[in-house]
Amino acid sequence: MSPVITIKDVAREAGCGIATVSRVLNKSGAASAETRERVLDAATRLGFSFNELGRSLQSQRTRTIGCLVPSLVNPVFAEAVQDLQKEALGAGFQVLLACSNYDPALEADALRMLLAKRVDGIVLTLSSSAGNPALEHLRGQGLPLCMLYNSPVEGVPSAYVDNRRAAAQVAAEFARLGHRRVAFLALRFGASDRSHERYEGFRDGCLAAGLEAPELIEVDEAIRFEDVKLAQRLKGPGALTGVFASNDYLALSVIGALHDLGLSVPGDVSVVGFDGIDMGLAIRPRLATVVTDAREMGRSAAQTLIGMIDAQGAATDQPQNSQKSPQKTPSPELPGMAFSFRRAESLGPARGGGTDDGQAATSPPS
Amino acid sequence: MSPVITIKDVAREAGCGIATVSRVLNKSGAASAETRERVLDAATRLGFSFNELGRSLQSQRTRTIGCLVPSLVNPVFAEAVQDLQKEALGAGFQVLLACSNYDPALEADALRMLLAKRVDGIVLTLSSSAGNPALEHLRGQGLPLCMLYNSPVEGVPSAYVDNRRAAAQVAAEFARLGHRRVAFLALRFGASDRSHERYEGFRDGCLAAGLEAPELIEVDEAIRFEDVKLAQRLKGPGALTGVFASNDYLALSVIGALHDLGLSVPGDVSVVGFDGIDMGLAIRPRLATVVTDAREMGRSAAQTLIGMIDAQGAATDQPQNSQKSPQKTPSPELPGMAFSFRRAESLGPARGGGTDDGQAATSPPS
DNA sequence: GCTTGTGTTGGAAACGTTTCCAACGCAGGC
DNA sequence: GCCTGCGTTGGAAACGTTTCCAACACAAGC
Repeated sequence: MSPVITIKDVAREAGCGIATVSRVLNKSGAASAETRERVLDAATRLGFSFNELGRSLQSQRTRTIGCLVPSLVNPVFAEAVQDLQKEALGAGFQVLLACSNYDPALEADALRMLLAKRVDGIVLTLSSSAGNPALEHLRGQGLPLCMLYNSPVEGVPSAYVDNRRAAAQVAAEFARLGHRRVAFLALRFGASDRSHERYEGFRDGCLAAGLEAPELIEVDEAIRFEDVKLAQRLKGPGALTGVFASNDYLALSVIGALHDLGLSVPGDVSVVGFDGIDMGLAIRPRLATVVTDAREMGRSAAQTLIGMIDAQGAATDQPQNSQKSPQKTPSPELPGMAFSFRRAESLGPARGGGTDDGQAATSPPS
Repeated sequence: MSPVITIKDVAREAGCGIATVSRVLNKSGAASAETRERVLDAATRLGFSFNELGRSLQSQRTRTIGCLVPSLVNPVFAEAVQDLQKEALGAGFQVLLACSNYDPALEADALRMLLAKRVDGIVLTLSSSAGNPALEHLRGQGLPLCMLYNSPVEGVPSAYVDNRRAAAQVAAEFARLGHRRVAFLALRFGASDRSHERYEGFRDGCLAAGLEAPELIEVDEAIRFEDVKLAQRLKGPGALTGVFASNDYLALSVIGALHDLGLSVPGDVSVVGFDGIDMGLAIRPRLATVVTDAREMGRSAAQTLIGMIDAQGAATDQPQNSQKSPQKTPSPELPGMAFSFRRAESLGPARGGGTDDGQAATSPPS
C-alpha cells in the first residue's frame, strides 16, 4: 500500500548520502548540527523506520531470541514464556516462539527453523536433554543457549529447579503425616525428563523416610479419569493414602475426579502437586504443592541468555585483550532456583494412620 | 564457532556458480542431472542451510507472522496462541510473539517492532480496538491483519465470539432458574473491550428477561478477595443470588473465595464464567460457563491471515488478470465463532426463589 | 604558500540471497 | 555449413543496511 521508505529516500529528501543518514539516525559517527537537523527532519516527515532485515544481514545480529517450549497449555510454561518475553523486550530483543507438543521431531524441526532465521540465542525446554542430538547440533553451532526447566547439561546453563530434591521433600511431608503407602502419578512419563526426575526423587525420599517405594501410575494425555487405574488402588485394605502428581495441572483434575468417586480430599486421600500454579489457591481444598516461580524462571533464562549474547558480541569486538582471559565464555552454571513446599488442605494426615503431629497439617497455607 | 556456510561455499565446492546452486536447492529453474547431483551432494556434505535473512531481504517476505496478545497467563490466550503457532508452522510460518500486558503503550511499541522486523502479517488482540491509533497505523501500511477475540472493525477480519449475544444467554439462564438480583464482576473493566461487551449483553439480557439491571462490580488485578466489595452484597435482604464473572479465571477464584466466606455454591450463590477453560471441569462444583473454543480461534485467525498473505502475494505476482476482479482483497468478514452455554453445578436455582424448572438445572453438564 | 591536522561527507563494498539476462554449447533443419 | 532454437550456466544487479576509507574544506602552524 503506502510505499516503503528506505534510508535512500531519507537521504534524497535531506540532500545527503545514505552513509550520513545512517550515522545520524544511529548516533554513530559525527555530523554537523545542520546536517543532523535536516536528516532528522526528513526522517520524521517521511515516517521512516529501519528495515531490520537489512540491518541484521549486515550486522550479523537479529536481536531476536528463539524460544522452544513443549506447550503453552501448562500454565507453568505460559508464565515463564510471558516473563521471558517481557524481559527480552526490555533488553531490546524480540521472541520467536515455537511449541514442540512434546514431540522430538517437532523439536528438531523448530530448532532448525530458528537457526535459519538466525536468532541470536535460544531458550529451550526439551523433553529429554541428555544426549539429545538436536541439542548437540546446537552446541556445535556455538550459539548462545539456555535451558529452561531442564536440568543443566555439561556446558549449557539452565534455569531450573532441582526436581529430585523437591520431590524428596514431598516424600518427607507424606511421612511426617503418617502416610505409608503412596503413589506417583505421571502424566507423560515416557516423554519427560522432569517427570522422571520427580519420580526418582520421590522414590528415594520415600525409601529414606521408611515408606514403601511409591507405585508409579502413568496416565495418558486425556484428563478424563473415569477409567483410571488409580481408582482401584484407593479402596480396600492396602489402599493408597496419598498421591503425588507430577504437576499441578494433573493434581487438580485428580482432586475433581476423586470427588466424583465419592472420596474426600484429604479425608480419604491426600493429593500433592508440583509447580505452584495460581489455580491451586483458587480451589478448595487448596492444593498442597511444591511452589516454584515460573515467571522468575523465564526472566532468569532470558537474562542468562542475553548475558551470553552480549559477552559473545563483546568478545568479537575486542579480541585483542582476550589474550589471557578465558577463551570460552564461562557459561554461567546457574544454581537450581528456589522452591518451597506449600502445606495446604489437600494434604492431611493419613487415614487411620498414627501420626506425630498430624492435626497441625490441616492449618491454612503459609 | 563453526564457520557459517553460505551458498557461495556450496558453489565453490560443487564447482559451479551461485545462481545454479540457488536454482537447484529451490527447485526453481532447470539444471542438468549431473550438476544437480553435484550441488545436492556439496550442500549436504557442508551441512548447508539457507540464511533466511538474505532470502527475506531479497524476496520481501519473511514467512513470519507477528502475534500480539495481552497476556499468556489467561489460559484462553495461551491456548489460542499455541494453536495459532501450530497452524502457522504447518503453513511454513514462524511466529513472533509479544505480550502487551493490557498496556496500550506497550501494544504500540510491540507493533512497531513487528513492523520493523517485516512480518508478513499480524494477529492481534487489542485492549480496545475502536479508533485505536496503532490499529489505524497498521491498516495504513496495507499489511495483512486479523484480530483475535476483538469484535471485528470495519475492514479487518477477526476470529471472535459475539460477546453480547453470549452474555445475554447467560442472563436468560439466570432468569430461567429464578434469579432476580445478579451482578457482573469485571476484572479489568476499564481496559478491555471484551469486558464491556459482555457487561452490556448481560445487562440487556437481564432487562429483557425481566430481571433488575445487574450490578457492576469491578475488581483489580489481584485475585485476593478478602477485601472485596462483593462480600457485602451477598448477605442480608436484597442480597445477590448470582454472579457472572467476566472470565473463567476470575470465576474460579470467586468460587474459592465464597467458600471461605462460608457461602456455598450454588446453594447460596450461583457463579457463571466465560471462556470454558479446562480447569472449570476439574473443580467441584464444575463451573457453568460460556464455552468457547480458544484453540479453534487461534487456528482460524492463522488461516485467515495466511489466506490474506497468500492472496497478496498472488496479486503481486499476477497483476494482469486482476483487471476485472476486485482490486482490494475481499477481507473475509468472518462470522462470530460458535459458543455454547454449559450448565454445570456452579449454577443452581436462586436461593428461595420461585422457579419453573429449577431442579433440572443441577443436572450434570452436557 | 605549503604542509599538517581536524571535522564532515559520500562512494562503495559487504552481508546472503534471488532472478534477470546474456552467453555458451550443441543438435536439428535447411 | 550455417542459422535457429533450446537447454544449461554464471555474472551481475538488487534487496536495505553498516562501515571503511578516500575526498574534501578549512584553519592553524611553519
